[in-house]
Amino acid sequence: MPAFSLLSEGVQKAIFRMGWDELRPIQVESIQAVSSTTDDLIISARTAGGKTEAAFLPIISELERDPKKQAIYVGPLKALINDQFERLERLCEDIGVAVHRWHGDVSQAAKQRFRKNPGGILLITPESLESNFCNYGRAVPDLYGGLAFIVIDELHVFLNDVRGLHLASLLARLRTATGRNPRYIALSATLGDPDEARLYLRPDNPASVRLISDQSRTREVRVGLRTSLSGSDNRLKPSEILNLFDCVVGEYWIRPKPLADAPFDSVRPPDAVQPDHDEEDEPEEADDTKGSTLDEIAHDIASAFQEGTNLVFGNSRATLEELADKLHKIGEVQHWAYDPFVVHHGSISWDIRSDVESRLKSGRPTTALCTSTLELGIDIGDIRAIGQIDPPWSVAAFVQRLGRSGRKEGDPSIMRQYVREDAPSRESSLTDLLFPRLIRSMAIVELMLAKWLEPRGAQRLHLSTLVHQTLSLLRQSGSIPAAKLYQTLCVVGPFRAVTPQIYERVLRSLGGKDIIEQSPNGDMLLGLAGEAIVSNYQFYASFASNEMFAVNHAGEKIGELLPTFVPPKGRVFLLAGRRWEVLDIDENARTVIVRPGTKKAEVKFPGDPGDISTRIIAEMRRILSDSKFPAYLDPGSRLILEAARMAYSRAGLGRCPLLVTVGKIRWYPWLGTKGLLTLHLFALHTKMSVKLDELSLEFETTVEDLSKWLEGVVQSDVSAETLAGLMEIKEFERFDGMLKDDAKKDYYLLDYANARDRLDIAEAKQAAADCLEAIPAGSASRPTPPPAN
DNA sequence: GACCTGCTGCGGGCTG
Repeated sequence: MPAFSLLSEGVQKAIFRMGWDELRPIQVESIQAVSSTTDDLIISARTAGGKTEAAFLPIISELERDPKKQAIYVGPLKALINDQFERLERLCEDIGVAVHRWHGDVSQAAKQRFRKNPGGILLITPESLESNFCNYGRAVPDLYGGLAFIVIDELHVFLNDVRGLHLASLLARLRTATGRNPRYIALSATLGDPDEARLYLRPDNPASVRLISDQSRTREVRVGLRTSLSGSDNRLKPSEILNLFDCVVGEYWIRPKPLADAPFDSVRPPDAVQPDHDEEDEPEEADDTKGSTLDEIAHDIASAFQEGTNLVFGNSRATLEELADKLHKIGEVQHWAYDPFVVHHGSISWDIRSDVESRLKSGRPTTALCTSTLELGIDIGDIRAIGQIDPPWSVAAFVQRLGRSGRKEGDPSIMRQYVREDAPSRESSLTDLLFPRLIRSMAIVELMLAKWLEPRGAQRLHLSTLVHQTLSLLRQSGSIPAAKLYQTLCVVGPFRAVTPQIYERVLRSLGGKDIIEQSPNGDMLLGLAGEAIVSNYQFYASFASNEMFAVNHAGEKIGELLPTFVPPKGRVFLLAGRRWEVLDIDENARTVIVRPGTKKAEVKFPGDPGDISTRIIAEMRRILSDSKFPAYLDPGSRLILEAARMAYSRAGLGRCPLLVTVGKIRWYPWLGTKGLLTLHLFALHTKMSVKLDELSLEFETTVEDLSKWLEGVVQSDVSAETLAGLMEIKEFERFDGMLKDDAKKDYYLLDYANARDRLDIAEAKQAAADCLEAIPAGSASRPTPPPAN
């Protein structure tokens, strides 16, 4: 049967009313799957590919035919919910299917309307769904009594995240509370391994989840990469880098290879986006920016992103604020009639951010310098090109960002990547000479082309989120036997990596802090401290947040600052792309009063440690041992890649991952964050002196002793918990503090969780075994230097 | 050498 005729009468009329000529292939497939099977669905298509309608056309049809049925839509952002709410309201206008939304900005009255008359479609955040369990726990079976469909938008956002496990737990509790088994329809733009998404939705029956993906549209991708070298006054020109190997020859036995001296701009590879660079047009800069790499990047961005609507992503808020400051200054010097550059990130007030979003939609030339705030699918119109400062942390982020451009049919996706590297000097380490940021940028592009994305950490324990859900379930049900808690959260729910023994320890830890207690009949209930935690409205989120100071100018909020970075009165800082002078600080109201400033400004925001996959590091190694030059490199980057490869091969890293110098050995195990940390902890455990950089470990020892140590690592039977016990920082997530006892120095649960979630013993041992194999038998502590050319 | 997300219920006072 044709898909259109499977839709209800009201939906068919709505499609005519909206003037849609035809259904897209994913919509046809989805309508047929929903109508004629009982499968769950994952609909994978790029942003603006018609995913929402693919899910909701058949759902609304079912709701129109059977008004007792209900659907909920869970979205990660309030803004996304508001977008979708308007689309669905228009669709349902004459059909008689109610559309509700529930999030923090929705009025009490609207929420009350849904509570009095539940039904139709409800659009909600995970946190608001949590608030339903906490505040209307007993009414949940009535509120969701007709639940037939659960739509999850931007599924990829939830897959590898604390918030995703929270959502999975809420949905399992919803099934338990209502006794219903609604169908899942998940929407996603960037999906790595579909099986992981299937497992997330239906851990007991992943095969029942059908994948519908949009194969029809392939898109041209244009990527260009340019590297800028830091080191203000005496920095080397790229063409001089190769001569540098003379300088370090004493330590590293690296000698220059004869190479035709290629000036920066002489070669333009075809099919790549080439950043234009006109040194002569550059205006004189004030002293505080002279020679900075970001300055060089700002000049390229000033010309390349002057026209159209664009996004430039950076890895930190501070970088983007500095970049905006430089761009505004360039605008002043060049007397621009119009400055298209604006800033958008999580420490800027909601008002200013929504102004930026409207400017992006307005069609006036606008380039937003942004963090991941503009990565998700909220509607900001057609984006011409994307910029990226420094390599992103993951392939997934790169793909998501690139996908924001070229939304119109036939437009290419365009990405200009700028990489900042340290110019080499006599103090450079071998790691510096491998130019790891450039190589990592390339690795990310190559993995994107190979269609690889980071897998989700499916085996993680997520004890912090388990604590959160335990408290919420106790709030919902009053008192409940411990076995029932375990059954609901860890057997039916998603915390399946948690054993009964570990859960018992979690409960004991909470009991020791009066967060929970046991009634005479053995049931668990909230203690005094627990009641206080759960009755605060800030309880609903599963993730932690920073306490911040508000920044106000003339009664309007500009944004937020870290309490530890509130500059004293009279000082100037950057926020929302402007300079602000501190007039007054109100400690009680946690507010900084400011006026526009002019002096040199400073900037700082909060941060967390990064995490890089071993697959990316492995790809970096492949690139270093390869001899091809991808077309997306600009001539300077080609030269730096050539230098990095020379350093790699002259150091003999292709044959043996060790670099031996007098009294020191540097080991490149080619592992990501987890593996490198594990090796570091092995060294701490055996009192082996070691220093770490982003790629290598440096030991002060001889080859003989290191070989013995590596053998010890390979054969070690030390437990991962013992190694995790040596971690200086043990708490990472919101409720981790409840899992330890400082007085008794009992950190077992945190060590147990960190051992599973943050270390990789097998990977570390394998790297040690591989290294042993690569060390030539009977080698001396100083290998023979390679012959000179 | 990081980034982002989210948030109640109730009572008092005011307006039409």
